[in-house]
Amino acid sequence: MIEKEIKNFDLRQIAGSGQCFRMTEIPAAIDAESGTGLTAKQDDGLLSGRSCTCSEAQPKASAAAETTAAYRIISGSRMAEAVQRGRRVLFRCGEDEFPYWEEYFDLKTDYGVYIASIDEKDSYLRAAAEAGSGIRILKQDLWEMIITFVISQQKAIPNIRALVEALCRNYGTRMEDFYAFPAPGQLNGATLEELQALKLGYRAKYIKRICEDVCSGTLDLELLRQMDYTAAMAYLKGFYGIGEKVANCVCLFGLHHVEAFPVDTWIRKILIREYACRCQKSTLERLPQTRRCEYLVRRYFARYKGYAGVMQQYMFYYERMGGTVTH
DNA sequence: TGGCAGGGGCCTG
DNA sequence: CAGGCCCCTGCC
Repeated sequence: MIEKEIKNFDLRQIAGSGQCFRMTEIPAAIDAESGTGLTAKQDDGLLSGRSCTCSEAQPKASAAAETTAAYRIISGSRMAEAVQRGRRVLFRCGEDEFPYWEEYFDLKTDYGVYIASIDEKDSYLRAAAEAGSGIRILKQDLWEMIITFVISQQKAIPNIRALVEALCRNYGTRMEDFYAFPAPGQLNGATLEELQALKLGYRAKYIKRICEDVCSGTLDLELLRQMDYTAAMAYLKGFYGIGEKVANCVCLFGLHHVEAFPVDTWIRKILIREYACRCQKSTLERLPQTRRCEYLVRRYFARYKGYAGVMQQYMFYYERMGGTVTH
């Protein structure tokens, strides 16, 4: 049980940012009697009342209107619950496990610095960052990200969540009250026919092959972990079913290469709508269709050297929220 | 009720 | 580059 006061952190925004698929809202209630006001409904006696060590940190006047959000997060074979009210976040996990979640949520990074660096003239990006100012680039389980983003191609987010959950239920280790993401050896126990039966469609053969490659050592996760962004991209793209977009997602969400900038259908739409008009039409039209977005990313996001992926997430979230600021 | 478009793409020719 | 791909969902 760890409580922290964190700037630029919003569980709801993170859950809706489309980078993790096993983060689900759980019931939460405001406990007016507790010093922090942070508690969750399923009270096992650990959470209520005695978690507060900061008695002077009373809620500000505005905090009274702040809602409490509670989420369960599963990553690999770990699970934690987090409850947030305003800037206060309670992590419900063993103290020995907190360092994992601290890394997972990238808590040591100041995202305010990223936001402050946004081009003043780029009003679109500023609005997107304001709308998603609580988003974090998560450092998730590498193997889980590879499989999850192979699944993600040509699928909607609710569908991806359901498929990942099905893999866990069928091939993952059953933990106390959730299923771990299946290890490579476990998932490799699935036949192609079984995977197809889960409605993975043409992705089934990609997953099958990747499982085999990891189990045989052809795809070496430890080696991949040591590579820089450029090397990791080239390596990942060499495997069956992993293209430019999926490789970028694995780099961004599994390897924490924050410079990765995945371009999917949403980002492509944004780039064309918001950025294509900023440069000369003839310049863009001279490029082949497939290279245009690449050019726009280089031209307008190179200034965020080393962390363009953060901007990508702000835009993705903003677009999916319908371009409206939600506080 | 059915047809069609599109989904956080990738592979093949 | 253009098709094809698995199959589901949202929309008309």
